[in-house]
Amino acid sequence: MPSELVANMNPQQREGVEAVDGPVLLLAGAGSGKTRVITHRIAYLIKERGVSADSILAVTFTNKAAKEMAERVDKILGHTSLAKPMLATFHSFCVRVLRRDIEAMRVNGVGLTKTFAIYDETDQQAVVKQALKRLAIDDKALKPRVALGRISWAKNHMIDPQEYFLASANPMEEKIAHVFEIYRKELFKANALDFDDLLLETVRLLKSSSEVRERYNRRYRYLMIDEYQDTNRPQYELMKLLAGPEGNVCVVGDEDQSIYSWRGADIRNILEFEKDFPKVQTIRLEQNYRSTQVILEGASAVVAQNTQRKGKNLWTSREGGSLIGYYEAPDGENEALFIADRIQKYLREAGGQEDAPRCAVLYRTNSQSRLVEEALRRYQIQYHMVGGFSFYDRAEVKDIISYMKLVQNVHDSIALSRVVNSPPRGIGKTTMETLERMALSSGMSTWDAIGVAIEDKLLPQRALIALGGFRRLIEDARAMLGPGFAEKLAADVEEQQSADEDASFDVEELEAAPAVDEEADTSFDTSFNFGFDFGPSEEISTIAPENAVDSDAAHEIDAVSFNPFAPVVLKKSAAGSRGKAAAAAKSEVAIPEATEEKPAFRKPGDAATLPELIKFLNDRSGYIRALEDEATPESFSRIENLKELANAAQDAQERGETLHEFLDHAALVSDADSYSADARVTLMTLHAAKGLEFPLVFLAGMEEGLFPHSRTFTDPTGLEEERRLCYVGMTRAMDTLVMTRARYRRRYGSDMPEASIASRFLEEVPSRLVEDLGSPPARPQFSGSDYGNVYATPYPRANRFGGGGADFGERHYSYEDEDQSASRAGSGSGATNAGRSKFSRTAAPGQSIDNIASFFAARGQKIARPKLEVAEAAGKTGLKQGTRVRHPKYGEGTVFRREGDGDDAKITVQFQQHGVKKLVEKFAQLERL
DNA sequence: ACGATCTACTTTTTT
DNA sequence: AGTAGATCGT
Repeated sequence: MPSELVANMNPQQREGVEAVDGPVLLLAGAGSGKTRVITHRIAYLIKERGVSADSILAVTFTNKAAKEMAERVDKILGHTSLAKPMLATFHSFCVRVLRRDIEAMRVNGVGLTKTFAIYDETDQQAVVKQALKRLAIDDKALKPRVALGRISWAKNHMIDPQEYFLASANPMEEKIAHVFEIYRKELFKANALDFDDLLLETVRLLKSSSEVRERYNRRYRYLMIDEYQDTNRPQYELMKLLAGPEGNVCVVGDEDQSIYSWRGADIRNILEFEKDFPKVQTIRLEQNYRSTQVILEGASAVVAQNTQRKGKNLWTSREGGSLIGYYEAPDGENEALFIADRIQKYLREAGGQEDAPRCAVLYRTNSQSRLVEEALRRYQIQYHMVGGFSFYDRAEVKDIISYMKLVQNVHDSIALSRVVNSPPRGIGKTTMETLERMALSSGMSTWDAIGVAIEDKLLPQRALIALGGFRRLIEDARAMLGPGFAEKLAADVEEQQSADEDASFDVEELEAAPAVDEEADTSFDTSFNFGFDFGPSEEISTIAPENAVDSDAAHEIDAVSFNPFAPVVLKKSAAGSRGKAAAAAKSEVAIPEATEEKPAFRKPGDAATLPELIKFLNDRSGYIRALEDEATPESFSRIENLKELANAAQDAQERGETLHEFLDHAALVSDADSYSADARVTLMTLHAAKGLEFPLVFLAGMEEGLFPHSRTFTDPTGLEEERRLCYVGMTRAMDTLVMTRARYRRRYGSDMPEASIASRFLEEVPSRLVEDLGSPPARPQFSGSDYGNVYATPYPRANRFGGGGADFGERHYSYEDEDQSASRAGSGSGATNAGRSKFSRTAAPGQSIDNIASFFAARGQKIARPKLEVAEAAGKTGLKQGTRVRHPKYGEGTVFRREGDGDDAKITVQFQQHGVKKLVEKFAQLERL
């Protein structure tokens, strides 16, 4: 009896839902109902197969995908089931696993602990910079970004520093290998993992401990991997390990949507899958339910240009559809205004209709969002932006988060260096350099070095006092997380020195037993504490990482949230393993354990809550005070942001999140959650759009160098990936697709817009599918400014469509006026343009082929080639555009632009050696050549 | 030690 | 345009 779950499905989809035993490879084209299959498959397992929800694990690529999928499953199941399947990203799943089980890898007290920090890219950069400095490598010769990229590449290919060194073919590679080595050691010392490590360490864990692996295998019997084409090597291995002996694993992917090879994703994983799971059942979904035929054909035509492709036949029953719109704006501002205008019309027209109107503006790089944002604001259109700058990226938020990270894991040297002197507390560069040297030579963490410095009075007294204050701040915050301390702290913050000895639980005893042979751990000056020695090496995370992963051993392990540990590396502890046994022993300690439903407010005697911790850090660190004293609008807005952070913490507390989880969230989820499906207008990068669909989609910035991005020019593989990205973008559109381009675009903040060339992808769309949306004629225009003909046409073209004197200066071009586009090309002027791209405005209908040829001939030109003409008189000196000049300091160059007149005249000169300079003519001492 | 000021550089894409 | 780093002055 067919389940109602597959009632409205085609045979292939149905197969995908029902084939739950054994390995399945689901090749699902864009819009083929892939998500529907996955969600229904999960529901099917639960409802029809009686599988327990919590033995299902579905891994997605982004948090928003996971979230959306969870909601859909929940909906299908009618919100009935209590147990939920685990829906997570690879990374968040790994964090859960590691937070629970990473200590199974500890040997003789050495290894990472549950309180490990997660390093984001900024943190990674900081480590790399430090390494470069230590190796005395000029960070101009080897850019931190580059080094980091190589390190990440190596990790994604599971190459360690040794192997990297051995394989290195040149001195630079060898240097990178050294940086890599140091990088790894530093992270180890800091008890930290980067994003790549999260995957790698999980793989290592599951490989090294059969006990742990089997536990997870028993726990998760059914595994699903979405966006399989974007998995890299470690993710592949993880999949294999999790699939276990039963191999009930279903991977879902589409070769044409592989857009993450730069992150190590390897399409070969699909091939290997068939090899590693010989009994695999392959199912293809080739019917697209999303897009119109026009859109699908256009997208398919583009991606068909790729050679590295098996190819498939995706079809839709949605015949016809409106043509793909194209608009070629004079510049980026106008492009954005055009989009805003179209959106306004769309929202107005779709106003009374059944479905809520939704549309998206997609672009290649995040920096493109600004213009669109400005335009939308001008039109007073609400929008949501995904990605870009996250709340957690703001300096002040990062600072307080770093305080929290440090409280959680004092050995996090990056967090420490971030906050040690913010707000300024007199711990400057010199002091920190000394401490870092100490740390380096003795293998301590920076935190430990502070302890030693204080103990042995190794620094000037001023510095020692400042450091002591800082250390006390952190230790007090740590103490807050112990039971009963919060009250105490609140009661007598100023009387801390009077230490009472009746501390309510005996960490001492606990620490004594496995206690490492490490003087430093317990010999610090502890007078600032509540008579209670929290040695720097123990970890207190009061708030337990509950519910991470439930497994048979869950209770045994879950009971313990905190884990005293010896400073990770370089502690030659003879104390023996502090793995699970040690952890279990701790459970007797009065550490409050996280319960399922955590009350929003702390019960008396409990550890401090997250908001309390934040408040404490805000106040005691002097951070808020410093901002208040600054009393600038910016500083007040920063205070507001910190309040928002406190609110976020409050929410997290109410959800029952632990400190770990709160920080993990900040590290991993960033802003992916900010995407809400009911936003009417969404702005995001093409990458972020994967998996989503919208009735109306704009693809902005269709220009060579931008999209495809210039960095892919040299590499055919990269270009093909860009093309797939274009395919992904186009296939997001359900009903209407509009592609736009700016003839001139400002890069960076330059006052000089650069001429652009239409993206090659535009030409790859068959012109019969394309409609020009009224691109203004490209011709010299009078804009009323003294900028001259900024928009001068770079290419020869006939002006026959420019008639009527359309004044499309940005202030004058009226989007409101439908008739404004009366001069639009292509509006039935006879010629059908067969075989010719409509994307080039120079290829206007009826225009001579010569112009088209000359257009494409311009292809190879350097995009940034100065093409501006000088509109006004050349001035007394006769220095006009193109004039060769010599400057006493900068040497020879060419006049590039001239602004103003008389004594105020400014001249922009492109020098051969010194680049572009803007000079006041009167003083420039330019010699005419 | 620290702020102010100048400079050089930036932009892929994300967990 | 916006930032991070360097340099300088206090």
